Amino acid sequence: MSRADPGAAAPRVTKRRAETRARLLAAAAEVFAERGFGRATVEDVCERAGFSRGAFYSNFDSLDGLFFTLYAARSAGLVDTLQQVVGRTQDDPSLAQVVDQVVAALPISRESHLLNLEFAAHALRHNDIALVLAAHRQALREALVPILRVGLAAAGMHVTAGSLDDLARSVVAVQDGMFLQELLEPQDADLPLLRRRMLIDVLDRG
Amino acid sequence: MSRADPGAAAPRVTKRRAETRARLLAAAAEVFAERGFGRATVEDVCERAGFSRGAFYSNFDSLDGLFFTLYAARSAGLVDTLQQVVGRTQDDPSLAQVVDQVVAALPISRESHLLNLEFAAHALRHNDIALVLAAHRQALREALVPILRVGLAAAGMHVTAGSLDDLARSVVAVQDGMFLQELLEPQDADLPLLRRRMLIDVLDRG
DNA sequence: CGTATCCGATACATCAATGTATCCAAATGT
DNA sequence: ACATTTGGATACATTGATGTATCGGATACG
Repeated sequence: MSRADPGAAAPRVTKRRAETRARLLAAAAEVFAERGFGRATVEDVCERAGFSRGAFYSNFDSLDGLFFTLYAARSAGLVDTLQQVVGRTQDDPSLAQVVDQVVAALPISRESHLLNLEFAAHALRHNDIALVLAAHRQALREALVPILRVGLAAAGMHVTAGSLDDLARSVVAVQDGMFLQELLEPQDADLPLLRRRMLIDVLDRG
Repeated sequence: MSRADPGAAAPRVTKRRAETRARLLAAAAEVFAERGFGRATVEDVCERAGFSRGAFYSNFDSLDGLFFTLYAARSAGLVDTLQQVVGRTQDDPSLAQVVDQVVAALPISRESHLLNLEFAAHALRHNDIALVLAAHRQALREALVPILRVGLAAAGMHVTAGSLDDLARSVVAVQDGMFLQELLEPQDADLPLLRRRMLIDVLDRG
């Protein structure tokens, strides 16, 4: 965990390098969402980022590696966001308030959901990546648990530790399932409300 | 709806042709699931089916067209299956029995879910296809409604027509969301049970 | 049978994407 | 300010996939 022997393999990350990495990552998110990971090319990403392929191969070794890095970053950011929510939670919220806070905090955009779909599909056909994705999702559930605990305690409910994880699983499932429907039928304004109702029901039942 | 003027543009579908079409479709399902639609090539499909590319281009005009056809067929088959379930439903089932029957009837395999992911992602970036997918999903919900009606009536519950569609939406959302988790964590044997519990809860609440 | 038609195979030309090897510019430190 | 190192651009060779045009064998039909 320590940075022993600083002269050995210290990557010497310069500022310039970090910025082009960031721009490449941002461009990749857009391109993957637009074209799908499978159809995205190295040049698509470079063009979008305003670099040449040389820059890419200097920073990453494959599109797969880039995708992996990108998703890890997004996933960590999501967990961070959730952990900040639990701090902002007021003392005695209702279930509905907890749900609304969580939903409001999550920056679930069309792009992010597309990336999720792509990465899930990718993971489902590469076992090693499936393990990583499962770990990400577990971290997300663990970030969710304290929030749920607050909400349920306020509602006077007691749940065991085990069922809290199940509850987090249910919440994630509803989010995933309903958000897909919302993306497919963006004209149906009632779907977000249905999602909210389902979330509240799930917690209430838990 | 009629086949007027049989001599005009009758495609003259021969038996041989129909069989190679079928084999190509079956091969495509496997390949799309394994490699992802974006990475699948015409030759992948042909090789798997035991044909050359000539056969493909004689039967379809693009991979997109093939995918479209494939998904339409699968979707129709699913609706059929559901409609047969409602016939087999016993007179006075419990909610749990209805849920189990529906779940047992649906042939949700790893492959089918991968195809669903792929097609959903595809639809999300092609508006015209999104419309078609939305229509398929609506048909599926409409096939689900009579089954739900039976189950809820048996449990002495009354629901309005509007909320029945919402209920079908919820069921589909739970299926989608939970099944993804099951695929990602196949070692967790409790997930199917959680899914079942969620489905029953959703109906019970409805 | 023989003939016409249909269907799939083969060969080919084209295009797109990859990864690497080399070169030039910009940053860093003394 | 100069030398060194680092980062990205350019050019190139290679590979893979596409779609088409043509050919040969099978199948239906008289």
